[in-house]
Amino acid sequence: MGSNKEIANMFFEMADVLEMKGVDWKPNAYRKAARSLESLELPVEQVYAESGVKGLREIPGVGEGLAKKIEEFLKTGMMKEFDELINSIPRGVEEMMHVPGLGPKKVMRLFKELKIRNVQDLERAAREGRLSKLPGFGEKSEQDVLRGLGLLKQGSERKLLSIALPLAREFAQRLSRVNGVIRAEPAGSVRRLKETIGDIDILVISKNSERVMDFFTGMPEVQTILAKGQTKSTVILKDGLQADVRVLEEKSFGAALQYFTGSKEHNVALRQLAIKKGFKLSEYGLFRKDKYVCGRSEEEVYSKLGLKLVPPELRENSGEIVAAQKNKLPKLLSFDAMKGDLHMHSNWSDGLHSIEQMARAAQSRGYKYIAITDHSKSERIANGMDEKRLKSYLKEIDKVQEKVDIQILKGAEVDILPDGSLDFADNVLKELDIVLAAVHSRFKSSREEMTKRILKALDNKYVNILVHPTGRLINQREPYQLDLEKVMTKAKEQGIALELDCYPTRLDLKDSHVRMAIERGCKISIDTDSHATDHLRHMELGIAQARRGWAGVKDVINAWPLKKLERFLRR
DNA sequence: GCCGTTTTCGGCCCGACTGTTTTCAGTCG
Repeated sequence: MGSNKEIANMFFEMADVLEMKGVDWKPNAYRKAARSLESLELPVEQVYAESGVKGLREIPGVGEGLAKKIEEFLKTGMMKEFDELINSIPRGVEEMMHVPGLGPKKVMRLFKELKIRNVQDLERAAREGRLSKLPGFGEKSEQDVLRGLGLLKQGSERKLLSIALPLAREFAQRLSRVNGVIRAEPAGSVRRLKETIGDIDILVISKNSERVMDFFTGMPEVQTILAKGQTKSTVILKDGLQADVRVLEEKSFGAALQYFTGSKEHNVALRQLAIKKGFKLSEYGLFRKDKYVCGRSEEEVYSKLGLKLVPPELRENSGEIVAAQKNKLPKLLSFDAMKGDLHMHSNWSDGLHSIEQMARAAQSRGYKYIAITDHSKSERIANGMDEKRLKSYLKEIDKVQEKVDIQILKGAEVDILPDGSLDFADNVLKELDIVLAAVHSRFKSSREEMTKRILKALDNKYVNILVHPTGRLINQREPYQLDLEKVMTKAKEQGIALELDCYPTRLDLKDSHVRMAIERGCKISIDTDSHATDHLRHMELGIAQARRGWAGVKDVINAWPLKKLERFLRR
């Protein structure tokens, strides 16, 4: 299991070591293949089993050499060259590469000239002032290393979009009020609305760049100022997130927005296209023979390259460039498209608010319908309902329905038990308007067991939505092992939707899964899984994720009018 | 090591910032 990730990590490590040895280009090739493997949907074992080395070589960035290494690993569980490389340099030295500010060259010099073999040695040497004696190093580099070690300890984990997005918006807004500032916009992965964010990038047009460079000085959210130049300043925020602010000229703002929005892969492909058409594309604009062509807006840049403007969420070099060339970009779900929310809890199970409070909160968001979906009996810690309490709950929903001006669907989030049966019998399920099925136990089952369990649950004729289908928690829990392809095929057959759960740590399905589902004709339900009225706002995160998965209104059942949704629920 | 409607060989994004420097190497994104 997890060979994709495992092999990717090996290639990443090999790249680090090769780089330390001063080898050119190979590290890039290894990393490209590693990233490619990470984002591969199918297990590499399956690719190899079905199409052999030829199949492996179809993975972008994998050629003859790396395909052989993958094959060797799949066959023997070893990779000779990996072992040789890893053993050629102490493990700790390689880890020093992860200290911010240290790269392959410095690490090798520290190792060779000061015999520093790991981060512990490094910290001691820096404290004892031995680094500054090395030619080319000085007082400042020594302090840099200590600071980098601190940052490393703090954890360089990517932060949730739900944390980074409000911060980025807040900074952009505050910057736009700074004297002389004409425009301030977040770029980077925040603008692409990626599920996790490495750092916040904000681009600014200003008459006075000095004031902008001073923006972070003395700000309570800021922990350290890492750099402050003429046009770029970088800080580390208290929660460990890095933020960059860049000042640009108006005539290159669009090109810069394009450039700094990324993704890296999208940009590389775009630049190659530019070169092919006789241009040069940089963050300063589109140039022909060093003569400025355009760059004020993204539209101009894309248009001159023969492309429709690609929505930031799609910029991952996964087919969007060709689609933009052919004017075949998908019509994405808009942020105001949702007609309802089909997954939320009340104080009948583990929610904070009453059914009426949830309904009114949803109504004030402009929804036409919601489903109240409290937990079934097996969820004891979540105060799941048994059949008897379920009856009172359904009566309570009827009562609330009289008082509010929004359609409430009577639902439940019903456990899929380890054997694939449901936590309520069919004669109980049949009383519900909508049935959500969920796995909440035995996450560590084998791929075969989990797939079988879920497929069986999807055979139940009352199930409408499979919720949080992979069970992952971002930065906390791996998805359970599952043959999603089979699950999607079954869901499509049975007229069951897969959920995109908007809860910030879930965002499950993830973007690539959404795309995989809709390509197979499977419907999606974007729900907040709210446990309090305030959680309803997480819908934005789910819509973002769905857009990243190329979804439109036709794919999303709760973007449909009630009548159409009801037809779908009747199966 | 990968890749090719300009190439099967020769490219592979490139500019900002920092520190220790007197013109640049290393790192980062």
